[in-house]
Amino acid sequence: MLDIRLIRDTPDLVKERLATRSGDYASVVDEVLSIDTARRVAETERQKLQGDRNRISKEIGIAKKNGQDTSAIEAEVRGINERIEQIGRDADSADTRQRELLLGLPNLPHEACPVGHSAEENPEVRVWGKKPTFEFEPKDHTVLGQQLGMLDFEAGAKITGSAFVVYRGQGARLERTLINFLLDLHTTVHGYHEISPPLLVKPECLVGTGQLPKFGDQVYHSPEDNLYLIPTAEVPVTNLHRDEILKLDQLPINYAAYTPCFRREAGSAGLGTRGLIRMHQFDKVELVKITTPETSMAELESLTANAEKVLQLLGLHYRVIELCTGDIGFGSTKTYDIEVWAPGQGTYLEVSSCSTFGDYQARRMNLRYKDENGKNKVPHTLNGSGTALARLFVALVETYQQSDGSILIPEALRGHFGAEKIA
RNA sequence: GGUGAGAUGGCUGAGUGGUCGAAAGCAUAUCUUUGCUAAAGAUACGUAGCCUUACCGCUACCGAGGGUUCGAAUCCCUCUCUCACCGCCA
Repeated sequence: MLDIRLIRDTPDLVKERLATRSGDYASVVDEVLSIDTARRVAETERQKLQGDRNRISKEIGIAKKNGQDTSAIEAEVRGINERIEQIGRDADSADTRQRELLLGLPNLPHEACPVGHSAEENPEVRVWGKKPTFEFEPKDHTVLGQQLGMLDFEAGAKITGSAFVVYRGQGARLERTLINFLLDLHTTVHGYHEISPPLLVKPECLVGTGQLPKFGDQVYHSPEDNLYLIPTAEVPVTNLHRDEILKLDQLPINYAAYTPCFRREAGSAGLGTRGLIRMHQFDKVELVKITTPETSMAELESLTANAEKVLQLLGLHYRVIELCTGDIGFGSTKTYDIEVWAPGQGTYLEVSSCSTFGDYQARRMNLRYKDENGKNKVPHTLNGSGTALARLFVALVETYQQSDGSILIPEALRGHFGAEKIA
């Protein structure tokens, strides 16, 4: 959520920055401004009337004690109360409307975020490793997975539906190995605090991180309980501190969490994805940080480096791109995507998206911290995948496939996995 | 699911209709004093909004939402959560 004071004081700047995104928000900003003015007029009037009522009511108390007749002033207060109710309705509806509008406004792209219209204009930041070469035609992970009995898409469709998969045997073992490997790396080497959160959350949590109210159709919902299946661990983990005032010495907070993620992917059916690449349910290890505003940009770099380390240790070729203003997510102010090379696909696959949200999420979830002067300030939140599992599985299997159809297990995983290859 | 108890400021904990945003203690910060570690005293110390250059001031908030009343932390209703016991269960 944008700071209303920022919009009030510098509306043109806000519009200008929002204009670099896809989507037109200028009229929303204008509506926020006019609502804000109306709201404050009504609010001031209401508070004045409430003050009158409080004062007179006290007088009544005193007069009654002295045995005086108070029926006349009681009637006066009744009149004030009617006006409070009227003006209060205006103030409340303006307040509600203003909040609705603010929740529908995306974050301002950071000055450091490259300006551009679409994904084609995302600059490449760096490349690690080289595309592996094969003396045979590399196979797709769906072929390899089914040959080796690791992936059963028919079973997934049978018990749940399309875009669900059953991992079996060595496939299930590899998935479990990767989860342990990632969590161990981030908690032990990178120093993150491990979290294992609930997978169902209240709507407030999704408002806090930005999925609601605008993107409710992408999330699974249980109406009887009014609970949502998490689309990413970002939601429960960041909301751990919703409505809290953190102490300065608690920052930065670094959390790592493994969870399954559930996404309806409404509107993206038949986008030409094969196999594991776009599923309704997938596993992910997520990294979340809460930092002071001063350090968030540096923390974004280290967060991205922590995610990259995964691919380096697994020996997987990847590139890092920076999202331009036309392509960054709704709540993000700056984002790096990490894309791993998948030989069987002949493309790069996004396995991590590392973003800083500035104070945007913290405002939405009413998260604050006390600075060194004891003043409440709004911290910054960041998160990035470290990494998504299904696509990592794809890249791993396709990169390490052998001519005989077996899969070599990279050195870093052998201890966890307990074998050198899958055959 | 059932029964009972509870929900007040960072914590403990008073407060059952009027000057209560809320006693007291603890914790914290600053200052003063006593020649160290320590102790005593003074002051400050919730969140948000409105109005303000600022100070001041005003308003709201005692789990949440409604209601009664001139006036509610206090009375009534609904809900949520916590704890205990019972039932059920991985």
